[in-house]
Amino acid sequence: MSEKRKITLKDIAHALNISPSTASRALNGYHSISDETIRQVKDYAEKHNYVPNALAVNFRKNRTSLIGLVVPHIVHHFFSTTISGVIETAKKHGYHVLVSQSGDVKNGEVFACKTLLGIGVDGLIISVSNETIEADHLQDFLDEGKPIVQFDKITDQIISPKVVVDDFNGAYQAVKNLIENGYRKIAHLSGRMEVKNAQGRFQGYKKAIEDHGLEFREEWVKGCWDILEQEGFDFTKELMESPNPPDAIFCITDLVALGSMKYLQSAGYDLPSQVGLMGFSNWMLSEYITPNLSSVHQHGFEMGEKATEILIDLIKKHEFGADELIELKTELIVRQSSQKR
Amino acid sequence: MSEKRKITLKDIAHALNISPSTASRALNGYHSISDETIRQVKDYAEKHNYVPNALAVNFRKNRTSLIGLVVPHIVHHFFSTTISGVIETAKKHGYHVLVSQSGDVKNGEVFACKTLLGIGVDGLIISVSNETIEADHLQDFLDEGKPIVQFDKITDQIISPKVVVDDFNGAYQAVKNLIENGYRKIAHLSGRMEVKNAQGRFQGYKKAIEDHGLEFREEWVKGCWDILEQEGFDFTKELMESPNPPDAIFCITDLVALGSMKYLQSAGYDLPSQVGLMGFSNWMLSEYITPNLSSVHQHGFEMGEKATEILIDLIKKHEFGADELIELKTELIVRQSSQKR
DNA sequence: CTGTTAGCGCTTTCAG
DNA sequence: CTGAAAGCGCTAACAG
Repeated sequence: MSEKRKITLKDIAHALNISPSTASRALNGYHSISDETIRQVKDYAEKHNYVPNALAVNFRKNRTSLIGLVVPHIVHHFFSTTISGVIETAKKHGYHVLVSQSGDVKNGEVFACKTLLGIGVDGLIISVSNETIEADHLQDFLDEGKPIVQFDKITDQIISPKVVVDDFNGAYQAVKNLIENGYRKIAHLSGRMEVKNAQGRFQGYKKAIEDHGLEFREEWVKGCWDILEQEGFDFTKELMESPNPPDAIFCITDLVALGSMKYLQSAGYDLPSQVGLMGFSNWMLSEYITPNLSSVHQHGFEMGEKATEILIDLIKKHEFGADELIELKTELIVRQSSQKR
Repeated sequence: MSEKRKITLKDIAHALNISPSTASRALNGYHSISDETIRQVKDYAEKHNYVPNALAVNFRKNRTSLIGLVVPHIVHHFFSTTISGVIETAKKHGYHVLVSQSGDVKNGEVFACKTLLGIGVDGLIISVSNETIEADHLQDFLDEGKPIVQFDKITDQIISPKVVVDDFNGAYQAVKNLIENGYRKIAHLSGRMEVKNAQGRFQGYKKAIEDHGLEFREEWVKGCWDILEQEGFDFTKELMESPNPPDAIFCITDLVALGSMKYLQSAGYDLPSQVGLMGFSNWMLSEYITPNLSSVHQHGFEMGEKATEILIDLIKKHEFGADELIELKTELIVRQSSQKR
């Protein structure tokens, strides 16, 4: 296997009888070089299709133009969407992305971070795992002068900008929609209250209920531990078989809503006339099932985009950024499942 | 923003009164170094948590330990699965992955490849776009001595190993299953015959029909141009309203099968007792809809894994590999939609 | 406007 | 078993 030998700056300089530094300056558009020289160098470079050795440049400048991205899972509609946003935005700014998955466990995350740091990424974008309580592995980046931006699943253990979805408002709008469609007894299948998203969605649900003069009942709120379809099924059964069953259910996630829907249909309830249903996250699924599931769309691509813009800005300014929380607006997608009539 | 200064090989050497080369050799496990020295160096390195400067090492060795991955779309269940397989496998071998998407258009693909080549990846894994007829941008890699492995969507324009799914057998098994479940008049919603996958699935379908002594009818085969849900709906309507309607439909894709299912349900057919349905690709969806859709699973993770193993092997051996086709087995996932009884 | 010099951190001959 | 020295390709003082 034989490779074309690549031409170097030195070769250009030699051929043109100038010094390598002059050639370098000519190519990189310094103003203190005669137009004539610049023309010559550029011509020669073009003709011999000179490509600067990225390795050498990076080594010299001590930067890689690489940014690390760590998510719990790659095979996941929301995260793959954010990954796409990060990659496309990075591309626009001349950066490239190394994607890793933590598997949503601490060890995986630590390993990914250590690796990324070893490679020498210029900065990190991360959505932390459920198990991330302590964050030394993140602090390491800051200690080496590399900024971090967190998104979606965040921890307060380090100081960094954080991009999240406005769960509170998203939930509020979702429940408001159910109310406006005539539902009055709205239950909520929520998640673990330690998780910020679950907390925010619950608060939005509660506020919407109260603002509209409806009754808030503890027993209409069920906490899904693992956010599974089965949990949706089981809790819905529980709710509907209780003495005071709800007439609508707001689910923390589309998957839970699916489980809920399956129970309701299996038990003979008509959707959405008898029971209304609302999901969250607008998983692809929601537009394919029958009846279509109303849901709250979290702009994943824009989230990746935003996080990346902040990070690259910090890298360029050689700063860490404030410990701020940027909340992105959600979008209510009204489909059949929440429209009583 | 202040950074901890990182310790270098020279520092270690200086502290231990040895030369940098000895330190280097000690750390990299050369045998011509006394155990004593090795111990000392390793100890010191550990204590001061020395991390080799990856940039310098790569520069020196003229390799990046980076591999490029180009897929049509990142936000796509099958592709994100393969991406995951590539990343995990690369990790195991000490490589890292730069993921790009072509958007399934030629321009995007060319841009991604040029960028990746510029960064200096050690090799490329690619699933080409629908528009890729000519492949100079891929040849460029080979010309620079960087191996390529293709997967799923492949082109014959360059010589390289190719990892694909065994569409023929997958389709054959799928149709055989329908037959074994008592269906006799099996239609096929296929794709464009220029696309290899569509071709293979069609052939498998036809062979299974013929092998079991069933009748092959041209009018039971419909070509979906864009592989859309709507096409599944429309063609199924056409089929069922024809004078000789089928009693089962094998769809080129789960999405098409979903459209098919929607039409059948809306027209009052009972599934699977009146009409059997079989998809392909085992999209997540298939296990959530009612009735669950039988489908052919393409091991995406294993596909990424296989492609990566081949590539890394080639990189290490400094070879390009033969122009061979590796066909991965599919797996029939039997759910409700294909079980008549 | 341009050349000289030095060096980024590491590995690898070549000599002992 | 170890050290000295050179150099990967590029850029950035510094000096004219």
